[in-house]
Amino acid sequence: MDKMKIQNNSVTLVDQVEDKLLNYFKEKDMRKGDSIQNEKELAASLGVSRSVLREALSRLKMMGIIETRTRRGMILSEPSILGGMKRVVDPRILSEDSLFDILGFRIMLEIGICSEIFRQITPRDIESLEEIVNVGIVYENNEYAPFSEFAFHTKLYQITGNKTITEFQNIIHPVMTFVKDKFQDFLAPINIQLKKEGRIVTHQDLLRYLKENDEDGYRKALEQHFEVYRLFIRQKEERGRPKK
Amino acid sequence: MDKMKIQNNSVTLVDQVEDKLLNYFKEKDMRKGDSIQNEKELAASLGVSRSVLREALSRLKMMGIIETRTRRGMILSEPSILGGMKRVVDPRILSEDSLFDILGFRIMLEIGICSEIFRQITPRDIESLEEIVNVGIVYENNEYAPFSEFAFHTKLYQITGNKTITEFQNIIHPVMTFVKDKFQDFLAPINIQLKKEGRIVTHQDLLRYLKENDEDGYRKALEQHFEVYRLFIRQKEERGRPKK
DNA sequence: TGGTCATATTTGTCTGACAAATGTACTTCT
DNA sequence: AGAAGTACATTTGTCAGACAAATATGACCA
Repeated sequence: MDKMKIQNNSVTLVDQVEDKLLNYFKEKDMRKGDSIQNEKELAASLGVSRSVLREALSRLKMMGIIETRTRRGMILSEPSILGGMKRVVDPRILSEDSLFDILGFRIMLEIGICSEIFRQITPRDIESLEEIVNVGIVYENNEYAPFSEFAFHTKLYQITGNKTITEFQNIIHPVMTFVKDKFQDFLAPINIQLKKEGRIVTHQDLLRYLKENDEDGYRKALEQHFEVYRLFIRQKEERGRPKK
Repeated sequence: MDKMKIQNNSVTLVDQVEDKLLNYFKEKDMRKGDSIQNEKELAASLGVSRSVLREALSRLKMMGIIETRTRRGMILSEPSILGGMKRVVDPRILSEDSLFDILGFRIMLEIGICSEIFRQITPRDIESLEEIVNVGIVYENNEYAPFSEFAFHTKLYQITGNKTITEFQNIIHPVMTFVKDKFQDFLAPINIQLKKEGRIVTHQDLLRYLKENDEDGYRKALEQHFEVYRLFIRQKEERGRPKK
C-alpha cells in the first residue's frame, strides 16, 4: 500500500497539511463544535501559504469534518461516515465491475440484517410495511415502481436502528435504480424464467414472514427475492472473465 | 436535505466548480485514463480563478477521481468507492454512536455474506483458513491476537470475491481494534459470562462448520461469535439513552 | 437602556509570480 | 545517420498580496 503511494505521485504539501490538520484535531482531542484558529494563524503555524492550507481545508470541508462561515470562523463538525462515498457512488463515474460489487454488497448486507430486524421489529413497523406494500405499485415480473421499492427496503434498514446502515442504503439506492434501468433487457428474461419456475418472492411474501415471525423463512425468501440479481451478476462475471 | 444546505452555508464557488467538473466528465462520457485540460484552460473555460479551480481539483484528487503528475497533466482515474470513507473512519474523529453503528454494520454484513461464502468457497480457501487458525494466537476468553483476528475475517470477506466488501472490511478494521481496546473493561466480563454459559464460538468452531458445509450451523455460530459485541452495544444503548 | 452605524476581522476569490518536474526539440558526438 | 546529451517550454505545485463580502464588535447617539 505504501508502495502505491510512492508510485502514484509524491506526497504533495497539501496532502501533508491535510494529514497534519487531522492529527492536530485528534491530538487536541477536539470535539464537534470546537472552533478552529483562523486561516492566517493556521497557515503561519503550519509554515505553509494560505492557498495550500485552503486546499487542505477545502478537502476537510467536503468531507464534512469542518464547517466554515464568513467571519465566524471554522468549527469542527462530525463527518458523515459515508459522506465521501456519496460523491463517488455515481453510476456514471464507476465502472461496471464496481457497480456489480455494490449490488452484491447491498444484497449481502440486506440478508445480514435479517436477524437484527427480527430482534428490533415492532408492531408499528409491521403496520408501516403493510401500508407501503398496499400502496405500492407492482409491475409484472417482480418489478416494483421505484418509489415502492425504495420505501419498502429503506424501512427494513431503518428497523435495525443503525443510522449508518440506513444512510448506506440511501446512498447506494441510485445505483440499484441505474442497474435495473440499464440492464433491463438482461433482467427481464431472468425474472420471466423465475416466474415460470414459481420462484418469485414479492414484498407481500416477505411481509408475511415478518408477521409470522419466521426468521429462517424470511431469510430464504429474501435470498430468493434477490435471486434475479445474483443470477445476473453471475452471468456478467462469466461473460466478462470467460476463463479463470 | 436541501434545507440543511441552505442553512449550513451558501454554496461556494468551489462547490459549484466541483459539481461542474463532475458533470463535465460525465457528459463527455470520459473514461479512466482520459486526459483533462490543463488548469489554465479549465479555469478560463469555467470562468473562475486558478485557485478556486485548484481547490475543487484538490477535492477530486483526494477522492481519487483524478490523478495529476507534474507536466504530464491530469487524467481521470477510477475512484475507490470507499476511499472517502477511509479518511473519516477514524476512531478519534467519530463519535461513540457512530463507532457502534459501524460495529453493528460490520457484524450484520459478515453475517450477510454467509450464503455467498458457502457458494464460493474452495478447498484452497479452507486450507488458507486452516493455516490462519493454526498459526493464530488465541488469548483467553475468545480474544485473538489482532493479526490473527484480522487475517481470519479478511479471508472470509475475500472468499466472496467482492472487492468492495473486502475493502470495506479493511477500512473498518481499525475501528474494531479501537473499540476492543478502548472498551476492554466492558467486553471482558461479557466474554467471561459467555464462557461460563459455554456460548463461546472460536475461529476453530467456525472453520469446522465451513468444512462440514453446514451453512445454517455456521450462521448461528457466527452470530454467537459476535454475541459479545451485540450485548455490549445493547448495554451502551441502554446507558446512553436511559428512557425512550 | 436600546438602537444604529462605523470598524475590524475573517472567509472567499482573484491575480501574478516563481519553483520543480518533465516532455520536446535541438545540438553534438561517434 | 543514429544516439546521447542539453536547452527550452509547458504544466503542476507553492507562495505572496490584494480586494470583496459578510458579520461580530464596539462606539455613539437618542
